[in-house]
Amino acid sequence: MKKIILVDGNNLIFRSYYATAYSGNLLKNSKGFPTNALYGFIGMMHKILEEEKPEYIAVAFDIGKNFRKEKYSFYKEGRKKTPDELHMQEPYARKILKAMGIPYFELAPYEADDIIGTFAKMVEEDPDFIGTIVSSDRDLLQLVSPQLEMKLLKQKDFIRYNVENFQKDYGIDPIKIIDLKALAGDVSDNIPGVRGIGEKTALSLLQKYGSLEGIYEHIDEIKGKTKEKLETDKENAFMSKEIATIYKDVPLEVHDLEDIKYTKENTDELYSIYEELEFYSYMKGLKQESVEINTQYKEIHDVSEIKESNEYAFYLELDGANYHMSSILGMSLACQDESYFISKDLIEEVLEKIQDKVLYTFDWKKNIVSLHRVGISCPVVNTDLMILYALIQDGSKDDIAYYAVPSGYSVDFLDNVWKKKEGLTEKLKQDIVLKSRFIFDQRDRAILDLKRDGMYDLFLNIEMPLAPVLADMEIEGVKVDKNILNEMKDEMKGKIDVLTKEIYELAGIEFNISSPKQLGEILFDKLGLPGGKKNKSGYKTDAKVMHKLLGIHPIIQKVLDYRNVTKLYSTYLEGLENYILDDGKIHTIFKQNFARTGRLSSTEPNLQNIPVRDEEGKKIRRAFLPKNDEFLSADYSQIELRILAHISDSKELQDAFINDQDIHTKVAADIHGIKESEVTKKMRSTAKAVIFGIVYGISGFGLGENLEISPKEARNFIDKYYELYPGVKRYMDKIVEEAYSEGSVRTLFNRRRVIPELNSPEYMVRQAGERIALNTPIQGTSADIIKKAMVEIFKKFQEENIRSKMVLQVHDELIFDVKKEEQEKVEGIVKDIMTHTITLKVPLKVSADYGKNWYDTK
DNA sequence: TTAATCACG
DNA sequence: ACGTACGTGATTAAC
Repeated sequence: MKKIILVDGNNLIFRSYYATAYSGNLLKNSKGFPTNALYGFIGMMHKILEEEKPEYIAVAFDIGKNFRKEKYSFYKEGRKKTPDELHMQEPYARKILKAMGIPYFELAPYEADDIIGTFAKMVEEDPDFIGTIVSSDRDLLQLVSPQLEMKLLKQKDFIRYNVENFQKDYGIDPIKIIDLKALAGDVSDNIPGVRGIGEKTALSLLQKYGSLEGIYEHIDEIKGKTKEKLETDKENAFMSKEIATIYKDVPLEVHDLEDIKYTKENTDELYSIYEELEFYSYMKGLKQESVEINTQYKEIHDVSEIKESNEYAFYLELDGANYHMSSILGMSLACQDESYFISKDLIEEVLEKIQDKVLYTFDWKKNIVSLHRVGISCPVVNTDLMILYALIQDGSKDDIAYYAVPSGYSVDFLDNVWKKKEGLTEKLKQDIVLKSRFIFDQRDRAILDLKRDGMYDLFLNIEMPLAPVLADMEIEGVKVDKNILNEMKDEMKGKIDVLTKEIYELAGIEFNISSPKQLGEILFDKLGLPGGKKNKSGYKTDAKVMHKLLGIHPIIQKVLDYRNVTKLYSTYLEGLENYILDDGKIHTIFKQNFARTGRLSSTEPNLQNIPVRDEEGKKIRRAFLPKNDEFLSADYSQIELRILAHISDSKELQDAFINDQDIHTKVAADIHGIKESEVTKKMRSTAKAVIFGIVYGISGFGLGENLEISPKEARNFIDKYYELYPGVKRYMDKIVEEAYSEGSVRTLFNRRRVIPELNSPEYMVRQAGERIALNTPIQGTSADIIKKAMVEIFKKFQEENIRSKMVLQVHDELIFDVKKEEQEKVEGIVKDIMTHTITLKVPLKVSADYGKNWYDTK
């Protein structure tokens, strides 16, 4: 007997894509090309070859026009179009199959099903063959026969259907799947069937009458509603049957099944494709000399059992995501030939032993903070693989599993581990060990990649030294007075109650004011207010829309007030209170390399978005208190514009900063051709909006919307600006061009951001890519500069034995908790370092303010 | 889980 | 003709 496998290629690649697409970050290679679907697809193909050991194989794809759709436009209607990120991967699936020695077929206007059907027919005609169809699509079950079975893929496993067990499960012959679809329809393909008849009814009818035709022949024997439904939708039923029937005579250029013999792979070709996709684990699978991952380990009972080495990788595992509140489960250590599991009580001794060696880890900052909580000091780490990968891999993950698993280190993802709450199981111990093994095994390759990417200096001089600085800030935390928050809470609660009543009164009905959907319906349907713009879920009710309605109905102001107050209440008053730990302080977590531009971000809680623009909200800052004597806030004045002046080499802008002019006033004066003294407030703020817009790559339309002027007027402002500052325009053109040719842009410190959007077939997405290209060097350089300043300030504080503390960073601002007696010295150091950490063609300016709480600081 | 909204630079 | 400003995080509603 000859064994043949027929694979539904589209089905497999879709499944692979969606299996991982929902989890957030798509797997991509370092060039930003998405690879997640291919990764899974290859895995599935391997599995099929291994489990089925076929001598003959064919993979079928859909391509181009579709004859069912041509005839019936509703067919597969309502399906979301294939995401670009999946679409881009499809050609590679073909290449890979070719290199694997697996023939594939696609032919418009036929679907993959029809191609499989055509091969199925060929199998039926040759008694020497038996075969298996692989897909998760139940439609294909109609092809099951004595010679052909089907492996119906499920979420985790599969069901193998042959004629016998199909009949057992369904009570009908496999071919009757067609009649089943004719009656019950198919939601995913948008096949109508008979309205009101589902699978249950359809099956029992088919069991009784054999086929769709049989049912209608005996229609008089059927009673009640079912009969009515069948009669009403008879036409639909027969049409659905036609659609559901797989076509078996696709004119493929294959006349003999011998043409689809499985041949040997072309290893070199496959290797180079895997290399491009950066599928290192699959590459290893190809080469016989591949290094096996060593999963052996020793659990040590005494430090002396650890082999002497110059380099070690260590990995620390916690029992939760927030390391300010989680406990240590254990540690692992790896060197050249050995791996060790280190129980909690031995960690301190082990770290002491290896403290002078070259050390590697993943998330050094996490290690410092969580070890500090149990009184252990974490040694200096040379290479943090988490930071390194975030720099070179376009998108960062704080769970090492995201990096380890694709390389063949099969560890569980931490979300799952924590959800299970099983503590330190054998499997987890093995995983912990495997993680430091992974770090050690990958270290050279990772550093090499980093160097090739030109980011080694950035890594060594800024990012690595910054990790312990951030750790120190997180450990220090900020004191927050619960009582002040509680007083404000009571006050706000009162306001919310009053506003709620007033809004119900004005609306004439009680509803959930916090629901944009309900609010929209009240405002635009019930109250009939004008200008109801729609979004996906109903009317838009955001602040911009509401402001336009302000004079029209008194309810608008109340709703705006309500929004304001509830935001303060839940996000800030209630929200922050939950994060005050036993020491009376809030300890945020700074994400060092999550933001694509290089900026920090702050989570649990976010202390980078505490209200300041709105006076009412700003009062929250009164609850933030120094543990020493006062806060010092040092912020860069217009750092992004100064960077723009520098990198665009715009002499006009540079002169303005060199002469310490008020840049917005100057631009306003230039645009209007008047003296600076004649510039009105409005002119200045318009100029400010124009300047900001330029940095973001705004359009005339967008600026117009923002300033509530016509797009044409806005366009004029922008043109005028370009005329006055030709250097800026030149920069914008140049950086976009460069971004297209390189596929990425860089900051002044060489931080690279890949911009896959520029390769998109969609105009809009490419436009967005261009704006990213414009903005990233500016925002990113600013981030680099303040990060560098932080490292230097921290170092200087240590050298000078300063006990005042750097506690927060808010993108262009640093906040210090200052001892009175150190005030002058601290201010001197901070301002000096911030202004001089880099020399640009324009000066950097820093302003400093003090306060007895955060509110008073400025 | 996603969308809408709003807080910050 | 089309859609329209960069980078974040938290909360709520609704599926």
